[in-house]
Amino acid sequence: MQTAASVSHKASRPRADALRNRERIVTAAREMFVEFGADVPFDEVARRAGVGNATVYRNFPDREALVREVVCSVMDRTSEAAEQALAETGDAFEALERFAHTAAAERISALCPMLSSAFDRHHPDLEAARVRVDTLVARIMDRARAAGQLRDDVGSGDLLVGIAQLSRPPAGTGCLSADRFVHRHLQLFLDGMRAPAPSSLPGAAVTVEDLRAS
Amino acid sequence: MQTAASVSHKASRPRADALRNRERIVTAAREMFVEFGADVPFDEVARRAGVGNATVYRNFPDREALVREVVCSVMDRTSEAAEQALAETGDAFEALERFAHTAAAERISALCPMLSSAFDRHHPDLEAARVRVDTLVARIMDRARAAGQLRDDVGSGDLLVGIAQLSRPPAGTGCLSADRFVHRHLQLFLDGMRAPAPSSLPGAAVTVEDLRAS
DNA sequence: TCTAAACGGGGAAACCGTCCCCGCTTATTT
DNA sequence: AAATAAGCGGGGACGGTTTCCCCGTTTAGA
Repeated sequence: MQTAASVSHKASRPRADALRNRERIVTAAREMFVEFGADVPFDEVARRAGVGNATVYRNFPDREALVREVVCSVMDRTSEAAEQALAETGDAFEALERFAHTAAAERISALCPMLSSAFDRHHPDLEAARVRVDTLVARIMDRARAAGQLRDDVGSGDLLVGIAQLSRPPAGTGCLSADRFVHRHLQLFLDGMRAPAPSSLPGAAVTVEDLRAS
Repeated sequence: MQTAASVSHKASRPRADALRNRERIVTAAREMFVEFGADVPFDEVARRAGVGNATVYRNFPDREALVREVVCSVMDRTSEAAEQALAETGDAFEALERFAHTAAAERISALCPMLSSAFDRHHPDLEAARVRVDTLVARIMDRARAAGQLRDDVGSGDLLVGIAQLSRPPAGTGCLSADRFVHRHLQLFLDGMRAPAPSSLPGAAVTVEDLRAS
């Protein structure tokens, strides 16, 4: 980090405040997608982000672009949480639990729109992020399974969908009060994943790949 | 059932097809509330129900009336499922499981709007239905608990919210394909409720009563 | 200090949900 | 089977909301 000239080419670099604003918009959109669904008015997103509405329209040509950026951002955060969990050297199942609770708090449910029909699930950015998440989560689960702590018949998709569904706010407006319940129910779900399995599950283990099938 | 005059007073009885239509509207609305939330256009509900939009407006003066009827209807169905489960004389936990899977299939998540802020949670009809569900579900759970099969730290609210959240379609349009996953994940959740508890849950057991608190 | 990129608020235009009106259908009665 | 009135359904106007552009002003970067 030099005093100046730390960045090579300045021609294509956007202004610093522009980047900051873009980030604030994505954050606001992520929160609002989770609470109100993927069709919140742009003006509302702008208001929560503390910017003018024009700034939103300037950064994102259409709704899909914003949604995609939000989904990618959430997947990246999830991947980071997964990497952190993998770095933990202690109990394998405990690492899995830590990851799950962190992902729930990170509002992973914002990536539900990914399953929506009116959404290009094959965009390169998404594919890359998806593979990354899937791989990391599968690694965490494999480790717990190898330790004999995780049942055999569950896949990364089962875990991620469970987290997403259980961490969604019920439906009404800003019902964040449920956050107190979320971790209870997620913990129950995780306990159900422990080995030995007391029941057999219908269907086969689900991967993230399976989720994007129609 | 006599040939005629089987009903005492004919003055206030609506026509048979009117009743049938009303029922079809409630059914359609239930499905659509689950899929798209409680603010689907009335015209869409009418279309799915196979009736004209005027019929919807004639039967339900405002949206709240329709929502209330749907919620009550779902709670009644849930109560029926609970009574049926209680009648089963076999394994107590198996009865609990049967109830849960039935409730999920009955689209119990349609009663999410009950938690919405813009909804009169203190309407007499709702109170009655709520108490009935809560009592029956608690009875099922108590029985399983008495048999040493259900952990101590879960309440009827935990079960109902878990079912509701896990059985909700992710978000997109008519994503009923997820139904194949629902019962997997619900089963995992149920397995997590088995005794002995492998973990301790944050917070306290939740009743249905707790849910209507802001 | 200078310049151009970025910002923000206001407002027009398009879209969508609500709800009424009226000619037609059909369940029910005698 | 005919009479009768309750119920039905589609079209369309109204009102509210969202989208998106325009342009005067601000501010980062050199």
